[in-house]
Amino acid sequence: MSGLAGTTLNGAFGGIVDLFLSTFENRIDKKGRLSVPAPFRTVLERRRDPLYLFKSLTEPCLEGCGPERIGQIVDAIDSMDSLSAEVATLQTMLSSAQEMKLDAEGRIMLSADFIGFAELDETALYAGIGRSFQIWRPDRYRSREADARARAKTEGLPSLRLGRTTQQPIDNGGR
Amino acid sequence: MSGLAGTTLNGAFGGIVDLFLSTFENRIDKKGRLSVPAPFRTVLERRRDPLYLFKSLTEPCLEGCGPERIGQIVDAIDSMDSLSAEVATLQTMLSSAQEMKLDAEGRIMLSADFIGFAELDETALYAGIGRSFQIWRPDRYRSREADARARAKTEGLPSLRLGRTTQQPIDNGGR
DNA sequence: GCAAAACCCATTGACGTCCATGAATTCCCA
DNA sequence: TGGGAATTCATGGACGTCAATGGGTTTTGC
Repeated sequence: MSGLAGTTLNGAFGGIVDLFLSTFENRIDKKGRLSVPAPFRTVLERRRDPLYLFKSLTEPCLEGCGPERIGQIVDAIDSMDSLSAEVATLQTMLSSAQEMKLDAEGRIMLSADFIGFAELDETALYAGIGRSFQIWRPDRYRSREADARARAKTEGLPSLRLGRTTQQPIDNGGR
Repeated sequence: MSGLAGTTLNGAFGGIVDLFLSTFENRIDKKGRLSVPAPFRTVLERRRDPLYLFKSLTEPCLEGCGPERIGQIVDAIDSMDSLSAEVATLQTMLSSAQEMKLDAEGRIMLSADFIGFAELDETALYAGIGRSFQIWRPDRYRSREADARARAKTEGLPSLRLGRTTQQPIDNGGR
């Protein structure tokens, strides 16, 4: 496996690998431990990546990703005017980022800061969104999802460009 | 820029090494001693770097880094017009810089000057921001963080060039 | 000789590690 | 095709280790 991530989505056997997909709901025990869904773990293990969590800048949820995204933020900061407000914003992301150590059972320990920020309680919902995933309070996530679908009906879909060579907007009116 | 110059972010085993991340809140005891967070210590020890602290130019906090960042500042000054006001400003960073000695337990002793500048009291908050970190009075830091989040909501996220150079991924978190 | 700093040691509480349980799924074979 | 065995996975608890903290003692500098 070439260590460079993101070059191809398809593994040697045609299946999609390296992507975080689907949703999972797991319990948080009294000590703040939370199992990482097994499919997500295999993605990380296959890439030999540690897991990073940080507080979303725009939504009340946690974001999970591998090292490459963290590195991109660091590099972006270094290339910007270090006095700008944008840099301060990016620094906020880094300051909230933690490398999560999985225990032998594949669990992470959520800090009180993380739990408070996402207002997590008994259970947490993992939402895989491709190259990263999010952790939500379940009811919050569901209402967000409903909002997004409602918005899609009223305001129409955002343009989604699939494939690389031809750009072909999805015809959403046909549904 | 992705990893062109100098150091790479990825170690031999795929994990990010050499980065200061996350936040830690530690107490300052009566003698003025303050523990450096263990993860930060390991970064410095792995590089066999001494720790430097200096007063931030723009904010009421202390900046911590290794020697290479100090060297960058020196180089930047050398390349500028030595009579400019900017140079004088940058020089104040250097003149405030101190090499900090850690005791056997990994603590530093903050000078009265440092404590006064950051208006530190009982506790200090370390904020890792990649290649360096900051030391804040905790409440100050929190209000600044809240500001950054509010800005991100209203003005949107800084444009991050995520993914590899050629591809244009559908961004997850930065919605 | 005094104050401040460096050094040494004790405590404690958090967290990482290890082990046990139970439920659900998959696999295998009759 | 159905039933049972084996495996995987989520969850819970016990325990050991280490980091953070505090206090005491010795050394250094003035």
